[in-house]
Amino acid sequence: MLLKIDTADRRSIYQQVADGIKTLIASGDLREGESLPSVRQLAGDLGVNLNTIAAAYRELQAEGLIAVKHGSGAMVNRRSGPRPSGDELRRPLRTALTGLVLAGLERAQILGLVGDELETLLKGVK
Amino acid sequence: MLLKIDTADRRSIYQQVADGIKTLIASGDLREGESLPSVRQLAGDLGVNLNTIAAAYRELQAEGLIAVKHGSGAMVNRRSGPRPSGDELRRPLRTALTGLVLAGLERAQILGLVGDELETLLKGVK
Amino acid sequence: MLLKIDTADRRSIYQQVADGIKTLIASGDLREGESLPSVRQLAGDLGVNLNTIAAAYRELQAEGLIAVKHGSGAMVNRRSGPRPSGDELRRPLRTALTGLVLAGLERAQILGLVGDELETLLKGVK
Amino acid sequence: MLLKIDTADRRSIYQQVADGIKTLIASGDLREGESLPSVRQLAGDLGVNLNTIAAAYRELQAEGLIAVKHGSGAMVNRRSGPRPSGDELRRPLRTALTGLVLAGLERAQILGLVGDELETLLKGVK
DNA sequence: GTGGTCTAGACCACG
DNA sequence: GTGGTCTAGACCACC
Repeated sequence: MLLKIDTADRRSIYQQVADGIKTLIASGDLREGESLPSVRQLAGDLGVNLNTIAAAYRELQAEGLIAVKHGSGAMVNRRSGPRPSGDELRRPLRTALTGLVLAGLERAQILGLVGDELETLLKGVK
Repeated sequence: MLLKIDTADRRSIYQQVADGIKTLIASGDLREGESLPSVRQLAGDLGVNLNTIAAAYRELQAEGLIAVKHGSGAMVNRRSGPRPSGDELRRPLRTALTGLVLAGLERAQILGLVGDELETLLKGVK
Repeated sequence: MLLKIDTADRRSIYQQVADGIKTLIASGDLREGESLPSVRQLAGDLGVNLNTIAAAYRELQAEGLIAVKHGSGAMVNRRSGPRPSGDELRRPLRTALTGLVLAGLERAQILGLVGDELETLLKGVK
Repeated sequence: MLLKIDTADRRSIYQQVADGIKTLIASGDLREGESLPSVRQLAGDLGVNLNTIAAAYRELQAEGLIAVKHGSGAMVNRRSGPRPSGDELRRPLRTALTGLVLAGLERAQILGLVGDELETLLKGVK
């Protein structure tokens, strides 16, 4: 698992973990049916408490991205779950773009950054 | 001020206010030197606690986007302030794009959305 | 709050609390817009840990039955949220009825019990 | 055995098996004296672990619904066993009905559902 | 005041 | 082995 905790990140630890795994799923680094590390192992690897990882897995499960089975671990489960609304999708994008504009980036630079990140995410897609 | 509090929004109220003002500044709806409403007035308009607005202004000030003067209110102050690092800029973008990919949007749809939001933000720029 | 923890109940504590509150909402004992006790107070009243109550509130929030606002408490929010599927509704009913049949109750007794519980739940409805 | 494991079912696997067998007994599909499949065979049929089926049989035995004899399998044994208390019978019913009410079903619809399920269970009874 | 997160560590339930 | 629950207590974020 290529995850790292960044203490400078304002997000909570469990949220960083959940977001990181979402990105791995979106990019295809974690494929449907693939197993996630056990709560205990990931907690050990990242140096955080077991409950913190459990909270991250719980969020992913609630969003339908993974299936957690008592006694047998968690598996990627790309599928339905409640679909976020249009607003919920647009809001983070607007916030991210606002940050880029305020940082002084030009339109072209922003589009470059977006393309860059998007390629990374979609690299697994032909 | 064209701000609204959305109780369905998962962000905290102060964060909604701060983000909303950032977007207004980025889009040019609030120009450099322009005055912001007083904490009291904005709190009254939005029906929220004084401290909540004060917290939003504090964040904007810490980011160098507004200048708060005792007794004379706050003014937009685009420029200066600590520049966010590359990571801090990329992170929200990556998270937003991850959400769009997981929602099942195609590359073209995502680029469309980005262009859309970006035009709105940069509408004031020639 | 008319909740009690039953140590003989096989459900987890947080589940008993969540289910209990659901019943109070269904029966109208807790009305839309009404405030729930604070996590700390309910934890104290029931003699359990704060985190246990927080877990119950988190479940209710995920089901859209309450709105939890950081800093200002939780409110009943009868509304949408993801609707359970037909199976998810029928299963508990089938399990409950199976238990009644195996306990030796006759059809009439079972229907009496059902009517009884249903009246209690719908007592607030004209 | 007409049992199926549903991975979407939030109950544990052993509980699905135990509940399923209880329903078969209540409905008369499994009659007193009839033999249950061996732990090995049922585990193989359902594609689950031996221990999982063993746990289900253990629960049924504890409730006096089956008699397990060393080496000769398990037999349905309707009757005897500790009678569940009134609370233990009412609780699942109340929880099930609460779910139906919160799902927005009307009294008549609920009674229809109950009647429906009850007929299925009691179909073998004259 | 409110809820949210995190830790440490225990014990239970499931497969 | 796996995940789930619970406790005790700390500290932070929000209103």
